Amino acid sequence: MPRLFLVDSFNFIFRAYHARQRTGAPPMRTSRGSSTEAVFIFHNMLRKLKKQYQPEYMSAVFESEGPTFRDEVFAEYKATRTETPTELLEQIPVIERMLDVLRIPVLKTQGYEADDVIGTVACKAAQEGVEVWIISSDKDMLQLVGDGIRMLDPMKNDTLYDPAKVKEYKGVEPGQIADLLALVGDTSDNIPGAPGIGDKGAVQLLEKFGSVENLLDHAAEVERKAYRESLLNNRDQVLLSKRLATIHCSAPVEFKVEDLAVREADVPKLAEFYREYEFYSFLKELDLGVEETAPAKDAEAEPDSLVVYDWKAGGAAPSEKPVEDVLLYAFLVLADPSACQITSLIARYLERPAATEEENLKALAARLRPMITGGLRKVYDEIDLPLAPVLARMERLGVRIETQQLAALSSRMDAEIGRLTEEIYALGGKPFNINSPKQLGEILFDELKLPTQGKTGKTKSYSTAADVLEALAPLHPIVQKILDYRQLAKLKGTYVDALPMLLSPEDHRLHTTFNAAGAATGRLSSSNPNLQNIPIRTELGREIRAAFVPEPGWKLLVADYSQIELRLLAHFSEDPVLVEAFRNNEDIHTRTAAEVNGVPPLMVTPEMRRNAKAVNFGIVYGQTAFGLSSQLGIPREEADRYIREYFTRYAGVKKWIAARIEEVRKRGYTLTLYGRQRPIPDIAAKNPNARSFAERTAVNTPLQGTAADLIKKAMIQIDCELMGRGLKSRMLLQVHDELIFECPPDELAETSKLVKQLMEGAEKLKVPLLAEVGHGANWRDAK
DNA sequence: AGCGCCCCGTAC
DNA sequence: GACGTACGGGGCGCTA
Repeated sequence: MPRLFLVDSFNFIFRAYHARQRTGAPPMRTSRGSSTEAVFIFHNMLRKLKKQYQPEYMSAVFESEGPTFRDEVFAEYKATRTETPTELLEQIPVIERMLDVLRIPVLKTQGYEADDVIGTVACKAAQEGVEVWIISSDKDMLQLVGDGIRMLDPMKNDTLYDPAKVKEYKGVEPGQIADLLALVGDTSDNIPGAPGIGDKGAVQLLEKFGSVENLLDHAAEVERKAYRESLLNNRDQVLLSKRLATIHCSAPVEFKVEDLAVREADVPKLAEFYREYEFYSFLKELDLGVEETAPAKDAEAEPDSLVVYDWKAGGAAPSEKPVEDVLLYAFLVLADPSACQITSLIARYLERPAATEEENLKALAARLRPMITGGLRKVYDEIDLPLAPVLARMERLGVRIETQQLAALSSRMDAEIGRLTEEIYALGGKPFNINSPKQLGEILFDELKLPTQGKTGKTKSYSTAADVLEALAPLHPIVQKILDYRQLAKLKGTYVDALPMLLSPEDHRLHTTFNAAGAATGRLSSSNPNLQNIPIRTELGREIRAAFVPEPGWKLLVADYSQIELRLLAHFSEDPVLVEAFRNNEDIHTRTAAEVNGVPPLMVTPEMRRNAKAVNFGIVYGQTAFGLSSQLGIPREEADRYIREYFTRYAGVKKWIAARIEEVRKRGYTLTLYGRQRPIPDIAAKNPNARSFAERTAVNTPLQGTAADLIKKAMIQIDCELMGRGLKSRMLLQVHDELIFECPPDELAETSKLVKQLMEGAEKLKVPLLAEVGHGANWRDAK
């Protein structure tokens, strides 16, 4: 079906102009002093629309000068608007000339606003079988969305609205948007609305009564007093508001769809225009288009590559094109997720921001490219860049979850939370907000006089953290109930109730965002929702995990690296005991317990193994005796002895740790196996706390970061292999040392084998890598 | 009302 | 102060 794009021109010209104002950048002018800000931005938007979507028909719609019927019915209509700045006004004729040379037809009608012209043209064209896309970021326009009419919002990442999307966004049908505005009002258009009724209230009222007219007729039945009275007192004002907010589809617009066909620009005139307004970058492109055989201009030319910042917009870029990803460049240089926002990068690396996003990216790429050399270039070329399209595919695929199961879980938890709440109030002597650590602390420590073992922190409130409460549990029955309450409230709020709300309406699956620059070590992070912290440790938590399911009839396949960080520690340190243990595929915690306690492995008790396990974890994180003692609930001296004994038995580890700290002192940064770097400036800090922290980071980052690099390499190969073999199995999630796939049953054996091989073969180390693979009907049972 | 910080808890 | 890397929910105080 052919498409007609109707561009809400002023909407963008205004927004573009003001957005740029807000950045504080100096206004864009030609050398002769004429403002070209709005011209330039509007030009770029039209150009992008044409190029990206290639519509058959297109028109730029404008307001007419002078009053419209809305000004007649309501003198104050749009009265809150400030005068258009002359700087912007003087660009309008330039824009008209630009549209002329671009051969984009303009539509406007005396006495009507652009909204009404767009409404009229859209309705007619849709009736004639043309698919209409309204290009606007004005929410009023959503009322026009319907059969054959959609709205594209370029300011909102090219969101495309159909009726379902409108409903999802605003909570009402497109046909009720004017009703919604009539109730809520609109300060920018000075539409009064019904005072006291906001977005939430209006949606509820419209859900029940359908339209404003029907609502007013039944105003007396409205339950909430404030709403009822507002409606009864402001009947005429609400009706007027609706008239103002309603877009008219019967303006006297003269047009034929054929006249709006997209044509090639008038190139000679366009070149002249570009020259006159000094849009030299576009002028250059135009020239290249004409002289196809033009030789490369200079040997220093940057590679002709597509520069991107993330892989979301417009889907993933094809991997064959040369691609430069500015985010990945910056992250490799800085290794600091918080410093990699595009605005921070512009501030850090550019003298002044360029006019368009595209130019900013090109400039940033030019600045950062020379910094990506040696090991960093290898990491970029072989790991981070090829991973990007893999992550994009995983995000787009999403994962299925069983909402029914979560809903059932939710009501069970609700009942239990209700019971616990009552019991806690009774034991505490009065109702209070259990979620408030402050109020909870007052009840436990002031009212019930329990010993305050967690000291008063910087906010001079008692700690009510779980480990503090665990210790108090034997002293008073309220404490265990609070712990139970906390667990239920946490799991319900964070997962059981939150996840279903994030399901995509399109495919009913859950789509996370994997942030490739999310963790300073090089790990990924996951957000919206975070699928890297789905519970597993408690029975209740595992029930949540069980709600993650494959396609019906398929299986979930889970593969995780066994002890990857300790294996890397063995590889790096070449500690003979550690290396031997892994080469023999021993249980590492049992082996450590045997070493530290000086007993044969067969004599290791469960408690000894538990303690050794804590030490093994602690080593990787740079744990202190203090930390270990509080973790295990043993005296500090004992923890101290344990750690000392560990380093005696694993002297290679001790040496390696010291070498890492020394290395960072010398070079200022730490390195992974593949050459990813992380600057650690605090290694020389005066503050002993900051310095200790830096030292722990210097030890942990090569382990955590190398593990991250390894699984990324495996992911790239697995993705490639699955596609190469034409398998339907697909990789869905990554949780640091674990990959989750969904597989048709007949591919289970092949995919399992392939995944295990590629994970274990990701690198040849001095100890073997081990990946354990399991499958099941859901994520819980796949382990 | 919106923002940012804090506390707390989930994962690896 | 004391164990590395994340994300997110709820409370709460500050600001407008």
